[in-house]
Amino acid sequence: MATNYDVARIFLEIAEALELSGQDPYRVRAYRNAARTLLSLEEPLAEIRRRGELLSLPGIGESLAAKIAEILDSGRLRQHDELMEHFPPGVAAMMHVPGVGPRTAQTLFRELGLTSVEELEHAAREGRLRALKGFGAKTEANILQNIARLRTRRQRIPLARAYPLAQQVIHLLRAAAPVRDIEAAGSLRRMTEDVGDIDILVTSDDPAAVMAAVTRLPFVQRVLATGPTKTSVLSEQDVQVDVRVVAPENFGAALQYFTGSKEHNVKLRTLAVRQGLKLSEYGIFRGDTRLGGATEEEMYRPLGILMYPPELREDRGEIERGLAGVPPDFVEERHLRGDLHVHTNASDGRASLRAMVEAARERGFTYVAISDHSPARGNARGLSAARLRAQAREIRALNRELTDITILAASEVDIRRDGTLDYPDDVLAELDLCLASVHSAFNLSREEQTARLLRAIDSPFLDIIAHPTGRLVGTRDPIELDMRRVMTAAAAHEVALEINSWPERLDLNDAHILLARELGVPLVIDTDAHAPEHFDNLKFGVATARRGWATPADILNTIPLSQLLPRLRRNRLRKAA
DNA sequence: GCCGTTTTCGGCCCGACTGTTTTCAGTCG
Repeated sequence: MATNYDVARIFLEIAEALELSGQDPYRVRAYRNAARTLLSLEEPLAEIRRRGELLSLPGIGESLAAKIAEILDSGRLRQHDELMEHFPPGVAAMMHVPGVGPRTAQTLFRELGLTSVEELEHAAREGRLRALKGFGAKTEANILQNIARLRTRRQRIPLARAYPLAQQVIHLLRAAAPVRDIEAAGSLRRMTEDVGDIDILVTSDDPAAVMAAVTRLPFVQRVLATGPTKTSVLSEQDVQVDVRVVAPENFGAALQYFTGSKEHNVKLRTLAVRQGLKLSEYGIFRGDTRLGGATEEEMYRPLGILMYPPELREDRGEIERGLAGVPPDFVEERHLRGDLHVHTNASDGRASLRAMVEAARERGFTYVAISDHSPARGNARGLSAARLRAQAREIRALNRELTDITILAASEVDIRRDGTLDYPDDVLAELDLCLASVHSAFNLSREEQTARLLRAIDSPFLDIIAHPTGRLVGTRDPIELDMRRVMTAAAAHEVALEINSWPERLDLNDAHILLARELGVPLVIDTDAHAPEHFDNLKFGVATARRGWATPADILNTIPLSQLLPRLRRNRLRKAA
């Protein structure tokens, strides 16, 4: 049976082939929109079809519904087969080379018979491209360079790398040029887990000086383009950085526009057109009258739409809610009263108990759970039961000394391969709070891994599952899980799932958080700090929670300790009984 | 190919930069 992904891939290939054949771009877009819908579905298409609800999916009409049915029934689509005969997959692949779009790929295919990136590279090396109309030596050289770049570059840059680089650019430009406002836009501002490039917006009295300064940034490997308002450079680590200078009165318009997402903007502009308004990066207009654009709010207000924060702008319903006048009410850093996952140098942390608690206190937290590793984490100096008890005594002593923060004696206990926890129950019973997580056997089957977590959730002592999928963005895949089953069990047992703030983890991710809220699973946002400065990572966890539409009420550690402790105790008693 | 509190037909977001053009097409975001 064809999966949702299979159907989406066929639609995407059709879109590319139609683009190559010079078809109506809106028809092309219809296939891409449909693919996007399919990729976001929770449920198999076959189920939706069985219920006769294909037509209720956004972007699916009579024609595409019939094509989905054909693919589900036969595993293929005649239209797709025919298109692939006319345009071999390699021809579409040439469009992945930057600077080669559908028209160029079509010309290369028709005039030179090129059917793959390899053949394109060969032809460029032999100087055969410049014979074509509209091609020159420079185009040829660019294509070669871009093919080389395509081969070496990492497809997406994890937020963990992109965010610090963007901050660096901002600091360096402030120092090197007369910059007034400067802000990162793009997917970085929306805090997606990885980004394609870095977009920086600037206002300045001397745009030319800013553009020049960008080309001279210390990490610039190559200047890709530079004009009076936009400069694109490639960093040494192959990250593209785009810097745009805009007039101060347009800053809000540009920020809104370049923050996106593309889908959010398309919908917004479509609504604007219906109201006789026009949006661009230069403002919002009725005819020739400019209604605003200095701030982002000015871009939404004339449309009668409440502005939602950048993390929400993914066209997941935020525009409709803003239009209906429902104000945004999402979790912010200031709502968090405590951190429930913190390490010390007793296991693999870098700082002492006292130093970590002090850092948490300075941050404004009124409680903090110290959760070092259990014995199974030998390489992280996991605590024996005796050391864990000694730490608990140390915590009680410190609690008598400190007045404005309370320390919880906790542990991040390993979930063993079989789903049992890495301390005996009598030890777990002594803890104020118990987190558990998977640090081993990442490649069990979906069934085994699901059973493993379900068994852990059954433990009467478990309060929180930390970084539930174990994924590392761009490095390690999440463990295979039937997330819906795990979450249903977690909701039933009132076990919370963590949103881990490490930018490499962001685990749960936004899609899981949306599902957790739907299923009524309690959530916590933790830093998993291993050093005092790691509390700064909280912003990534909070942003991810917002991407999952989490409100303060969804997040357990927004409540005061006086409410949290009884809840933990009650839960433990209920589960033991 | 989709879609509708302007429309069941005629819309579907818009501007900057590049290269090769002597006025603009193609690509990108």
